[in-house]
Amino acid sequence: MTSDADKALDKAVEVLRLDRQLCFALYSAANRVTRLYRPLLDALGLTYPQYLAMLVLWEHSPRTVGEMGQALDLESSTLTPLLKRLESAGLIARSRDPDDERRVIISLTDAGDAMRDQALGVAEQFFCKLDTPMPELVDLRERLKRLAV
Amino acid sequence: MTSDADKALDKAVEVLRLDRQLCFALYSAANRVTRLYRPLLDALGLTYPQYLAMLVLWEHSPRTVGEMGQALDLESSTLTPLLKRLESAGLIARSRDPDDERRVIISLTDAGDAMRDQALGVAEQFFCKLDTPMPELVDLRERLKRLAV
DNA sequence: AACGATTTAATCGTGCGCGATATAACTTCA
DNA sequence: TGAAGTTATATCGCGCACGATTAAATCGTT
Repeated sequence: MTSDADKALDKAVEVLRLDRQLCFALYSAANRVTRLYRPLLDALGLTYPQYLAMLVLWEHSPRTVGEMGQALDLESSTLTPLLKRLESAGLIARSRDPDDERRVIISLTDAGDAMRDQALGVAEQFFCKLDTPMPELVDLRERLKRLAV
Repeated sequence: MTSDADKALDKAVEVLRLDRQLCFALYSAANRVTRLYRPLLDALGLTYPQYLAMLVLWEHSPRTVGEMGQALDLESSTLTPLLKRLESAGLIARSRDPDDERRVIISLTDAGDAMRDQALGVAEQFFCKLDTPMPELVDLRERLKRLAV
């Protein structure tokens, strides 16, 4: 005979199993992907979030800090120090918008612009490392975009 | 007429678009989920990675630091300080294994064990917040597990 | 028994990611 | 015009996440 308390415990054990948690699958996959990128980005002297910030600028430069924060879904408290590091690496320039002195405009330097070609190589090498068919990756990407928006 | 250099540039622009990057979709979704959990976990006084560590222990306790690292795919340099914080919160105990003094055994305290019931509530509230059908979540979870293993 | 190799955890430094807060610039509207 | 409210970025503190290194315990081989 099984008590109600035992049944509740069994339920908790089942529901809370790590391999049942979407949150852990997501957390863990994100960590793994960061680790996979690391050796590729080391060659460019970039961290993973710095690479994402550069992607935003390669798409369109110049952009304000706020626009970059919207694109990357990050706070200024994250972005400001990151951008300062990209600045001291010589990849971007930071300047106040003359039309609105509150805004800071981020623009690619020549060195930052030139890095785009190497980034293309990184993207290709990453795809090879994943060793997963493109349609599966596209499907996963679109499912992730829909999650918790 | 379009030069080869222009074509190469067009390719780079297309391939490197942020919305085409699986890595960004993953990074961004992971950040969003962490933000979604934060208010729920604040009620328990846990951070998101601490919650994951507790999931491991609720599944089976006691466990060594190494076993937890394998389950969570984390280095001791991440886990050791996190576990010390859980210890000072009174949720776990740390002791050396008498059979092998290199190992540190992590076990739930009564308070840590008691928190399991509240965690069940957190998991349910998170599911509600996501507002996504369970089969879609299960599918996404399994695809994430297969990624970059 | 002894010594080199391996295993286990801890420590340290760097770079996020964010909430809370601060500061300066702009806007509004009385 | 000028005081109050809003907006854009910066600063600070905390907790990860990891590579590199260290220290101690154990194992293996002779």
